[in-house]
This record gives sequence, C-alpha cells and structure tokens, in this order.
Amino acid sequence: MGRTPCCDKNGLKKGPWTPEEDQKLIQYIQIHGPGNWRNLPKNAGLQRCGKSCRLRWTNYLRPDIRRGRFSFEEEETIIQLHSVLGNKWSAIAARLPGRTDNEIKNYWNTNIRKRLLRMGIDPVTHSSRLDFLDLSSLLSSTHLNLSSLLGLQALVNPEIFKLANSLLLSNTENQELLLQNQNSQGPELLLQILLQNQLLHNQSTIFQQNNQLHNQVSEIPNCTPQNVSCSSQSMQGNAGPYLMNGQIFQENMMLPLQNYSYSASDASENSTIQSLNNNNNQNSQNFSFETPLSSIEEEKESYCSNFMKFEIPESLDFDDFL
DNA sequence: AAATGTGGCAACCGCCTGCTA
DNA sequence: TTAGCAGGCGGTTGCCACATT
Repeated sequence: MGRTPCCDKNGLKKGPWTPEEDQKLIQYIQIHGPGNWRNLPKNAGLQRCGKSCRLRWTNYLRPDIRRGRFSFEEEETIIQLHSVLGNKWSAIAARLPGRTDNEIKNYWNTNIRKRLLRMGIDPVTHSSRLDFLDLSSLLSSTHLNLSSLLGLQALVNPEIFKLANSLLLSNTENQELLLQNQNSQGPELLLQILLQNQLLHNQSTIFQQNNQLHNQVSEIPNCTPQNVSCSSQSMQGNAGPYLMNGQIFQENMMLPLQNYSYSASDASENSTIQSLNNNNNQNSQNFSFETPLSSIEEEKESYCSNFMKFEIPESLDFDDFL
C-alpha cells in the first residue's frame, strides 16, 4: 500500500496568501522546522494544501531569500548557466544564493529572454539567428566606414579587436600603398579577418583558424605577425561556454553573451536599422563605465547601445531574421 | 479621466522521480 | 514487489500595477 493522500483538496483555500496565513506558516516553521508538509497545514491551522505551504515558504517566506533586482553579476551568471543547463531553474538557483528557481525563471521569461529575442538570439540555443556570413558580405558590399567599424568591438573578441586596431593603424599609414596593392583589400580584408576568427569560430578549430589569421596577417604589408594575439588560456580544454575578458562565449554562438542588453536599433520594431552613426564618441559610449549610473539597467543598456548600426539595403527584410 | 495595453510576479497545475508502506 | 504519495520541478496562468492612448 502506498501513502495516504497528502491532503483533501476539497475546501482548501487557493490564491494569494494573506499576512495572517504567512504569519501562521512562519511561526510554525520557526518552531518545528520545514518539512512534513502533509501535516503542516492542519497543525499550523491553515486551510491550505501542503504543497501550497511548501511553495509559499520556499519561494517567498524563507528568511534567506534575497529580494530586489538582479545584479549585473547575477544576470551574467544566469545567462552563462542557462547556456549550459538550459531550463534547469533549480540547478541555476543553487548557484545563486538567496534566489529561488521561481524568481530566476520569472526574471528569465520577462526580461532576459525578451532581450535575446529582440537581438535575434535564440534564448534556447543561445545561438544567433543572424547569418553573419551573409552579414560579412553585406558589409563588404556597402560603404564601410572605418571609424564606425570600431563599433564592432562590442561584437568581437577584444583580443581580436586589438589586432584589428593594430592593422588599422598600420594600414592607415600606408593606405595609398594598400589601395594600389590588389592583394590587399584594406578594411574589407580587416573585416573578413574579424569575422573569420570571431564570428565563424568553432571551439575545436579556433586555434587552427588563428593560425590562418596569422598567415593572412603575414601577407599584409607593414603588419608583423607578432601583433596577432589570441587569449588562449581561457579557452583551452573547455568544451562548453568559456569566459574571455569578462565576456561569455559559446560554441556556435556569435555574440558575447555579456552584450545581450540592447535598446536602440530594435530590428523587431523597426523595418530598417538606423544608418551609420559617425559620432566619434560612439566607442566611449559603448564601453565607458565612468558615468554614474542611476540603475543597473541603464548601465547594461548603455554598455552596447547602438553597437549594431550598419548601412543596410532597403531590400533586406529583417523579419526573416526573427 | 477612462479605456486599453503591457510587464512583472506570485501562485497554481501537472508531470516526474524517488521513497515508503 | 509494487501501488501510490510526497516532494521537486518546469510550464503556465491570472492578478495587479503602471504606462500609454
């Protein structure tokens, strides 16, 4: 024979808990401790199901629960863990002291998930829905403004970007020479390098690709291979997502997860992305943390706002990306 | 000022697993 | 051995507050 039913569901109260009910539950658990949820409602004088009491305690009344907004670090942890664990909210909550699985789940569904969708990132697989290969050719075919290319820093591995910057400085000094050299494609080549090594990277082949980059760089006049650097220590022997300079990357994932916040050019709401912003302060806007922040949200929004502003042909239908 | 839309979140629902009588 | 429940968990709902029209 099995156990007797935990409770008779008839006549039991449902819905929001009253302060009086909360007080009864707290007092009872303070004396007897949590557990034995089947008998708890009767012993505590509550007209509730034991399951309801357990949920109320674990999700709301527990003294070690941390209320309030999620910190930037907590959000980063949630995203990283979700990329590994999926919707295992209890497992994620176990890594975030004071947070309940229900709270994390709600925060994901109401906040993070929507933000990822707006950015064209699948919140389930954490992979981008944008085909950056096509975007690469797209960018190559448009009038690429080098100063605005700097805005791509939010998209790419900072180490690779340093390389790009070095190349840029190097090439600028010999731009005329570069343009005369048919083997060198100037900024387009630079972008190709960026995309090949950052956006198309696969964890298992990242170092092989880096060697290719090394070779490519060697072919560029006035650019020495020692400029090439790739922070390998944070990637070695790591099959799953990995951290690099505070950004979270994952195999088949095009964007650093830390840059998920997104406010300005919302492709789901605007049929076209705003044209290039040639403001020279764009970089400092994206990466400066000097400005006092009124809220964490502002910090996250400002961190990478406007980071995806390209000149896009009108014929491009962004609905296809979403 | 009222109606409507939207977001956040507490709580419920139902399934699954492990335990127990 | 096994029927069936407790507890755990993820998905979903519905209420409320605030924003927008």
